[in-house]
Amino acid sequence: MIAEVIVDVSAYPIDRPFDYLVPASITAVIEVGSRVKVPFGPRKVLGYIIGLKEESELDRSKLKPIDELIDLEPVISTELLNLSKWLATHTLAYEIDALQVMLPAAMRAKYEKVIVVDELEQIEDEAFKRFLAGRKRIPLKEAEASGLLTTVKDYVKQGIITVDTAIRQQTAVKKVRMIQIADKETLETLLASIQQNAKKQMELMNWMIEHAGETISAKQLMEQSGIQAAILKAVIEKGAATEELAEVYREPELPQLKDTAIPVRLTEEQAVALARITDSFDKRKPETFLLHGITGSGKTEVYLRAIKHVLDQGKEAIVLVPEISLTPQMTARFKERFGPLVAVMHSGLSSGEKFDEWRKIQRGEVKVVVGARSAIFAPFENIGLIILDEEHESTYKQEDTPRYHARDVAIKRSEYYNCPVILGSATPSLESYARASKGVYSLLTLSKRAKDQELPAVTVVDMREELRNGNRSMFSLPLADAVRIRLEKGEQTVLFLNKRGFSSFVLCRDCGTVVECPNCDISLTYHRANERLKCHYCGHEERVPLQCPQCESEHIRFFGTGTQKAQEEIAKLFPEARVIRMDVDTTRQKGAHERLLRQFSEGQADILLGTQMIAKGLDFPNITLVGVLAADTTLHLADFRAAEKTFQLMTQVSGRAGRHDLAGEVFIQTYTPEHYAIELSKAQHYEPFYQLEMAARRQYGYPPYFYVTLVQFTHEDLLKVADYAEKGTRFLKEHLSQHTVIIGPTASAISRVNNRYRYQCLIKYKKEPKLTETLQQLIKIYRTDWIKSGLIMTVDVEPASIF
DNA sequence: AGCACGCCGACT
DNA sequence: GTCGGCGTGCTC
Repeated sequence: MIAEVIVDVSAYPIDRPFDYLVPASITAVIEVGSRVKVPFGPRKVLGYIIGLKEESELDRSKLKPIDELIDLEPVISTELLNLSKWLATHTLAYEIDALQVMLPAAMRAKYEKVIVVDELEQIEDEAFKRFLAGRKRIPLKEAEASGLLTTVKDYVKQGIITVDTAIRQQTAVKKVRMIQIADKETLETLLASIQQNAKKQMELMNWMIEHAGETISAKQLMEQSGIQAAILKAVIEKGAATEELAEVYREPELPQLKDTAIPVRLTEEQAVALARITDSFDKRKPETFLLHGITGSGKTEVYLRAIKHVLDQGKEAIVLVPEISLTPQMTARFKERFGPLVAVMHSGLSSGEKFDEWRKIQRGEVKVVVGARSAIFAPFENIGLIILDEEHESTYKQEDTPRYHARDVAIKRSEYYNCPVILGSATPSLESYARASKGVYSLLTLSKRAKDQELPAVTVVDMREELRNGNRSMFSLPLADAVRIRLEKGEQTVLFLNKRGFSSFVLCRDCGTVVECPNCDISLTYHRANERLKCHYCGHEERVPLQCPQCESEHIRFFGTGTQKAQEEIAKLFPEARVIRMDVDTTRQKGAHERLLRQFSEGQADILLGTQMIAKGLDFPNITLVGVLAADTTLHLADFRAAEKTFQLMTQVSGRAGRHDLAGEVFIQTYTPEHYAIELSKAQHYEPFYQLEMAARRQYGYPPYFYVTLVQFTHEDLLKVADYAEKGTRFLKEHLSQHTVIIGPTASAISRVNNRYRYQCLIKYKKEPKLTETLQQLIKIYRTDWIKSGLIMTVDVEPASIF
């Protein structure tokens, strides 16, 4: 038998199957989708079996045998295998990358070189003998650390030892010591025979008698009995208990949140939406629904009931949320409703925890997965429903290879399983809404809030006016007053600061110089905590200068408003207010996010101040005021989605206020109050916004009227990058059809990152059958030729942004 | 991507 | 003479 294997090497000439002989010993168990260890050139690598056959085009003598079968059961189903193939073609990625992205990181191979000593007797070098200490397989690293590399080399040359590659899985199954306590009689006999001075052992025995016959983990036993490990060991040796290692799942800690009551009745709109979805499911149609529901309209309840329906029919469901750790409340609701049938996958889990959740899915122990983007590859084999909540979120697009969009993968999988997909959002992406308008997706609308609450009253504050009136702080008078009222009433406020482009930077007030990163064309961000300037793109760090590097003036100081600055202003304006700040700095620690949110939900603070991360999912009854400190920062990004992003953000943020009994109020501070994205977000007027934005997109030829693909070139040398960008663009122009618009080459919006200059070329097309083929040709030229000069070229089909 | 092979300069 | 620099080419 011969196996076709995709090997774990991301390189252009390797991106195809290689044939291997299947040793007779494993022919009975080998399956497509299992991983193997194979010799590849002079080393060993991990590979995925994508096919089995009897004959190879190559001569059998050229084939090497598989070294080892790693999985007895396939880790990739045939459905996912085909999907990976599609993914690789569609996103122009290597097949190996498309395969790896489907598995938890813990299953990716880690390679380690190992010294193998066959005949210990042949070793004469004394120092090396001592180092080996009788061992036959030792990591090469250890020899290196002991300075024995030359000795190893000599022995390898003499053929006495060899160097092999060991493939190590990052995390394996977690095991726990389980103690089975003996029966009462045995224990009592033992107790009688124990030495009188072994007080502790007697104590433990007595405890065990009370728990005779039970099985308990060693850790729990020690906690409950208050006995040390050494004592336990002694007692086990005497025969009072037996122990064995048992597989366990790491139980990720779930935040304790207040129970959200299950509403007895659905609103009419909810009921209609649910019926449409379950009907589609019953008819086994791969139908994609766009569930457009304003904030607070109860989309989640529709999801939950649709899932219930699917589970009752013995099928499985995948639920994607933008970044699950951001919405602990959402997770909690799923756990409440479906209990142990739910697996949770999010970035806050350790790689071991993710692996465990993955295994639960694969073994069919759970029926629902709630997770971030990569959960779309959950190894279910009987999917009945796929949900993307907040479908407009750009986090569904992976930023590095394979650059896939979870929405596309979801639809692809639904076609295989003949099941519905729900795309849910209060502010759908223009692409999705346009498709729904054209009937490609089925539109479901929830236009009323579930509990019949009013939408919050939104006030747009013109900050130019404030400035004219002499208010130079970041709080307008109306917002400051509103905060003060909340403090008096004991209600809570959420203050939102648009992070991007709004961090503090250092500016010379004499010559206007802004301190920039020496490696990137971007201003450095001021960090108060350690009085340093940092680059968010390359990580460069330096001290805050005391003099302007340009004019040597001493009037150089930080400017602008990060969350730290905002916190200081709050402290000045409202000294009595208790503030929780949530940004990258305060949430870096594991679990910090949940902790801060819990504190806020328990009323331990009056004001929650944060960035992007607080825009979603927050749902606390006592929040009656939301303030957006500067709405226009996302508006001026050099991206065709800038207005859409702003509208979405404003709507999401406003939706945080007054979701329960108390009425909500929202203040949006801006320097461009007349912009339609801001104006229309006030009353969540999605439809008019959609119309206006579509007109703009049509005029400039952007999605959804055109598809966009971005080709980016980076190089240390400005002249070279311009040159290659020109060559690449010319190639595309020559090979793509006449109707396709090619813009560029142009310098990217951030023209230098990490000392590399960036150029790009934008391809806009309605229908371009030759696109994939042409891009593949371009990539081939790049891989075989241009790459040698130090150029890096990337292709992003339908990018999330075009910086 | 790694890794070996191979062909040139620098140093014991 | 040998060590080691990295250009070139291959991996079933």
